[in-house]
Amino acid sequence: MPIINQAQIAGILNVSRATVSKALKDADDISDGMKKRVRDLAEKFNYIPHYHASNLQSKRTRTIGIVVPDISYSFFAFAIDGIMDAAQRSGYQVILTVSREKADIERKNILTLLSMRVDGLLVAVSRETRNIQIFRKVRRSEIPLVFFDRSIEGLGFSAVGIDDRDAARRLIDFVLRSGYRRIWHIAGSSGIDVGRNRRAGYEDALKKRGIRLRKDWITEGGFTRADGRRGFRELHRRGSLPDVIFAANDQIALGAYDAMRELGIRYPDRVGVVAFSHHEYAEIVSPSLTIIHVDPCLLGRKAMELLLRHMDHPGARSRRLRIPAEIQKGESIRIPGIRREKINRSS
Amino acid sequence: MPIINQAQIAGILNVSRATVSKALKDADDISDGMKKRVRDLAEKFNYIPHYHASNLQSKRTRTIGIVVPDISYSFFAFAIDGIMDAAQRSGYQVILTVSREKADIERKNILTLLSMRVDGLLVAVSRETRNIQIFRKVRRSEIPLVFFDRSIEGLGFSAVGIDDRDAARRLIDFVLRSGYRRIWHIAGSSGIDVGRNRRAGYEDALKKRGIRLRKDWITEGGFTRADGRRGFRELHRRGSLPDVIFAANDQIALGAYDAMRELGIRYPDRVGVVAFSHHEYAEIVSPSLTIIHVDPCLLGRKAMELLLRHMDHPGARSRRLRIPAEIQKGESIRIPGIRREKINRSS
DNA sequence: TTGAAAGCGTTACCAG
DNA sequence: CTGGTAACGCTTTCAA
Repeated sequence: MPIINQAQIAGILNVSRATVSKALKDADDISDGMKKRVRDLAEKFNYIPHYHASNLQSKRTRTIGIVVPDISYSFFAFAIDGIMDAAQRSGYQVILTVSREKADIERKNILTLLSMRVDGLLVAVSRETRNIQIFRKVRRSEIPLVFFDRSIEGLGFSAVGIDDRDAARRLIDFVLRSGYRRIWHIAGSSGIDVGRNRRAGYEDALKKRGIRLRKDWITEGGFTRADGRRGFRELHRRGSLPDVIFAANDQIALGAYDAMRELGIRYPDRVGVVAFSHHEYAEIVSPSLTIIHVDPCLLGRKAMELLLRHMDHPGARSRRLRIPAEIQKGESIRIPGIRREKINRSS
Repeated sequence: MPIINQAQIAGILNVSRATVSKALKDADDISDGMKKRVRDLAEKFNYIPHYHASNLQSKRTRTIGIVVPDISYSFFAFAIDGIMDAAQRSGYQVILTVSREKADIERKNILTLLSMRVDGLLVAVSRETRNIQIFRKVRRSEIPLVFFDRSIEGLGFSAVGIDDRDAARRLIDFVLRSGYRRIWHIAGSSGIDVGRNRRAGYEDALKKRGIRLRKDWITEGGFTRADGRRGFRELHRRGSLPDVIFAANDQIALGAYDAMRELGIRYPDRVGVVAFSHHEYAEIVSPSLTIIHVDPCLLGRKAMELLLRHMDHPGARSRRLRIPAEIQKGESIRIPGIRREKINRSS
């Protein structure tokens, strides 16, 4: 038999549905005897409360919705892990949706989540997203939304992201302090904020040290391993080798290594590589790699914590959240990258 | 203002709630004029239908629940990706829960999902799970459940898993056919089915070729990189080097490489390594590694497809699902591993 | 073409 | 202590 409901229990015991409801939730105006009879029967007939029926009254669903471009990007897998962690601790269930980088799927996902009346929304927007109508709709619905990693400015929603520019600046500054001057940058696309910011950080650092920016030290492309290989070969055609390569991410770094192997260039002895990464394998592949480690898990946790604040989650204020108390809706948090201190150039 | 409901729209237009409901879903017994009036107002006031209120009637939620031990195991991240893919195509939303390998969290998660009246459940059980009461409860609730990757036998639920034993047998058979005879096995724990099955496959292959099983060629431990290192060192203490090492997974293989580096043993020239893996990085780290590639994404897709069948999802039968038609509840699917054909021992 | 009423499973309020 | 009734947001059936 399918799942029994309170009315059926009430029928068997010849009491009212109200009594059963109260007995099941241990109200103090129900006799112990009645409570026991109700509970025994509930147990016996495998009663399972109906989550959404209750929520119909309370106007809260204790669920939050997530929209990510793709879960097989390990970055988002880790971020979701962090979100789940914080959500579980606060008693929220998570509804996960994936946009596959398509703006229209993203739109539909958000709409579904709104219609499910999630208590809050955590969104990393797709690369394709241009139309922001759906976000206006969210705004009007008054369901809190926090962007994580990939955000849209100017809509009045908070965002939690990595401070790429600052991290890149610090990384390059470190390289300069270590005595290296010729630093190539294999950038990602500057059409994407991550690429733009990391490049800006690189330029900040050089400027600060009074080193002239050389366009022929920088190449743009995509963020894949193949792009890294292409990038290195292109820079290499232009002239002599650098001291260090700054790769915009770990995939690009791998590609640079590929190119160096092909060209017979010894690394890290001859050329050092530094890169952004969130994944341990970058260091496994090349123990010689210096990385800015960004922690997607932390990012997810922070995003969820900020969302809890926006949802007026009881306890979100009382707990010792490490989110500055003054963060209001529409303001954002930037998480710093963590530099691993080493450059293994033997020369 | 919060989200408006149908009653409010009805109030404004001075019509009944029924009319609004029907107009919104384009019923054919409503005049075009009325439909337009209702829709315009709905649009204007940002009406968003209430998912759960509708579902209250239909007895279907168009949601499925997932329970995984951990999402930061990339294996499960990929599997979830496969599930999401199939779910999205069939119009299901996904509620994701994580047990962190704890039996009691797993129990609570399943209970929550039941109470949410998910239409189906996809579960990879935690390592800790002993008590199967909760699964009896699922059984009684008549909500379909399919185990994926990690399953519990004898409960009458279907399971979708990797055919580890067969894959290991084929891998080792391939190694033997390639002319290598001394094959060490750094096994995981035989307390875990994955470990047991891979070891059994190894033994199957040796037996089939009439090669005597030597206990001192096998060592058990855990599944981590450290375990791999320990395992190699232990086997190494016992005698001369093997031709090839069979590692139960890629982490163990990495550990074996660590040990060899430390001991000054040249690989892959001197010792080849073969391993199970689902992750590309294994081959990145060691282009010399021969792996049995298991595809978690495919596993997830298959699991979802089988669940759809069990849920009598309209279309689950008509579509060309590649699940054998005769799979019934309680029966299982084993997905074969894919062998990458190469062993790069230069000797 | 529209509406009244009952129902989905539960809770809240007030009476008895 | 228990029960009747309305309400949550929506759909469906049947009458008008």
